[in-house]
Amino acid sequence: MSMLLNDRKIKILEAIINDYIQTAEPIGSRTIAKKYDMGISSATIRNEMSDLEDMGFIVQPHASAGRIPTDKGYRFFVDSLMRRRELSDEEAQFLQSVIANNISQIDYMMQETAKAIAALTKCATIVSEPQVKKARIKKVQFVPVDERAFVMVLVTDTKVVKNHMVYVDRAVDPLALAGLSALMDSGLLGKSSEDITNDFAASMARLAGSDYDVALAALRCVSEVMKTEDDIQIYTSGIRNILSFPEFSDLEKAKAMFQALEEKDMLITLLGKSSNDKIQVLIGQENSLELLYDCSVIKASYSASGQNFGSIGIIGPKRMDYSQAVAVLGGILKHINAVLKAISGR
Amino acid sequence: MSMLLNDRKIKILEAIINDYIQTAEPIGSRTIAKKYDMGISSATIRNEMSDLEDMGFIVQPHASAGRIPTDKGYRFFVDSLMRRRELSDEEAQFLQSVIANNISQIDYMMQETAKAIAALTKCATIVSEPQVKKARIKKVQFVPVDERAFVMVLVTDTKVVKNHMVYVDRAVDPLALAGLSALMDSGLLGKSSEDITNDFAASMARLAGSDYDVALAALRCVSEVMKTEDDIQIYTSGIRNILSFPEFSDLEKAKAMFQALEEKDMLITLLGKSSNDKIQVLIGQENSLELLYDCSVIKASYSASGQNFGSIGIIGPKRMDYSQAVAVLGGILKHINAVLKAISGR
DNA sequence: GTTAGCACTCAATTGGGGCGAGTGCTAACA
DNA sequence: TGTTAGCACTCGCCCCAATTGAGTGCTAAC
Repeated sequence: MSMLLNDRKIKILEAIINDYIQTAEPIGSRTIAKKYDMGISSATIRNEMSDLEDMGFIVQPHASAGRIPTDKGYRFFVDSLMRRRELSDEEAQFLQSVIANNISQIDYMMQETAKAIAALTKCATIVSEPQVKKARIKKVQFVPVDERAFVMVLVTDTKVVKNHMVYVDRAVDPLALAGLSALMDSGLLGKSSEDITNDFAASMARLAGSDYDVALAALRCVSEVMKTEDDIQIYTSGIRNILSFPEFSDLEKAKAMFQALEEKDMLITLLGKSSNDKIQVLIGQENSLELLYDCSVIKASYSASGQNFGSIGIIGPKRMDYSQAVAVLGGILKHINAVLKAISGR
Repeated sequence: MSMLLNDRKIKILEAIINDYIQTAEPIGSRTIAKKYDMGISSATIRNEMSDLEDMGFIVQPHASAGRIPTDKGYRFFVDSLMRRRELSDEEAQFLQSVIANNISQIDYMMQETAKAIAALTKCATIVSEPQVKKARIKKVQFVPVDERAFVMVLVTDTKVVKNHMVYVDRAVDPLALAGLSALMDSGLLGKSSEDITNDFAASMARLAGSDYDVALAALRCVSEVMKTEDDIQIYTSGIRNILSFPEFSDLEKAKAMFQALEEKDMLITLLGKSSNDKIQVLIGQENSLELLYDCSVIKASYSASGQNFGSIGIIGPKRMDYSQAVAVLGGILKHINAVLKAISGR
């Protein structure tokens, strides 16, 4: 009754998981004995498998069927068994070119990143734009549109550009607005979202003298844009790939997936707070969305000098190709981090 | 052998289509006789149905099944039979509020419009942002970011705001850039995409004197932003609704739908050129995407003073509730057109 | 500790029979 | 001449029983 994961058990477990990842079919003792010749009989494998089931690594979907991995099984696989795969030359070059071709516009870069990952991994991919919340203000400028409206343009040190229309209830002279713009710009340089308190806004607005009201409206807009998490852009790609996995031919499951992936709030929750910049593998119920309990999520944040800016998530079935996904994610992160570092100068 | 659509045939056809829209099941002569009492026997209905089949309005999916409408049947239904439905008070008020709550930002308005339509019709909905291509320039301003980069901010008369990063290969003084910005702004006011030819750009850039190169780069960027159709934002919503329709429980069909709806190019093709501002109903193969031949598309453009700016499309199964979709689309169009007219002042 | 052998389980497949919704045709009727 | 009742026929669908086959657990022997 050796309830320890000895070498042989591990080999068998690995065979089961690898096979299941490939075929999506439960696998039995005889099949293992034939396919992976380990010099032991199916009966012996049966005994070992029984132990593995007792230990919670595998489970029978029904009697008289083979075994499939449990979440715990996948967890062990990912933590201890999986060989870290290197990217192939083509894959690496493809990712490289995607980033290189889109350096000038951060938003395109993120969209194309999502597309590229989805194409390589055949999984659904979501990418969040660098959060302005975490960034510092590089430039603020007000662009007059008509008498009572102007666009507040904000550029962060991560070169994310945000704009928002501001309406005021009296006519504002363009020249006065330009002066105000310069004033606010210099006052806001280098500030991050938490710096812009109500008090700070009020005291800054007072500098504007008779244009106090306009300044306050503008600052409120700046603060809102910097603080909201809702306004964050999230790019998705390859959601339809989900339908190609046999585990989602059950329409109810597929619907759950699509519901989660079509709602921004959900996606924001999903990407959530990745504490550090390691690549996280969340298997089954480990992720934060009940709708995605049948999936695995591989996610990571991109960052510059320890500060997280945004996140990337790859969503697939639990039997997804973890090693590839991790490799791809790692590869693209390296590039994005480099770009961000260069841009923000942090 | 009366091959004319007499009154009775029409009544039967209408019954078939209405029933099929509700139940998604083929419908037979006996059912019609019982459900809609028209004072004739099932045998007579059978004869009429046989004629209707010969005329191409209905078809049997297989022998010993009832009939379902063909594309031609739907076409006749939409053109001649369908009662134009009015929006219910709640529906009307809901649409009204969606627009009213999002007047200040055109992009939110479009996104929320898509959401609202999808919610009401239970169909997939796509909405394209007002095309800058069709708009006139209201304001152009360059916002310096660092020595060699600035953001070109462009506001159209439809209050769509676009921004694009411009990199130049030498340092540009912020003051000089501001002057340049003012110069370009005044020169570009009221211009539309076709006005900005290469010649025009060159002659305008010459006004910048020693900053000719910077001006040219900026103008090129303006021209690109104004001209590209790719950069158009397209908002989608309710794509997952598709999975709730029984006709798409065939995974292959569902996949086709998702493929079409996930690719921007496809969506642009689909919305295509709606020549006038009427609401178009495209049944089955009438639309321009082969992937959507199993669907119907209801689309229309929103416009101000005869100029189309963008489009809205509702995509559902061929047996969708056409009258509701048309009513909803008509309702929202009225509001959007009013907003656009007010904003652009055209 | 390993293995062969055997009894057992159970999902999936197969095939036949009946059901029912549907049609087309024909003959009779108004 | 149009309408209807009646009937034979078709065929998808459902249910059921039998069969198959992949898989297990247990036991006894090596």
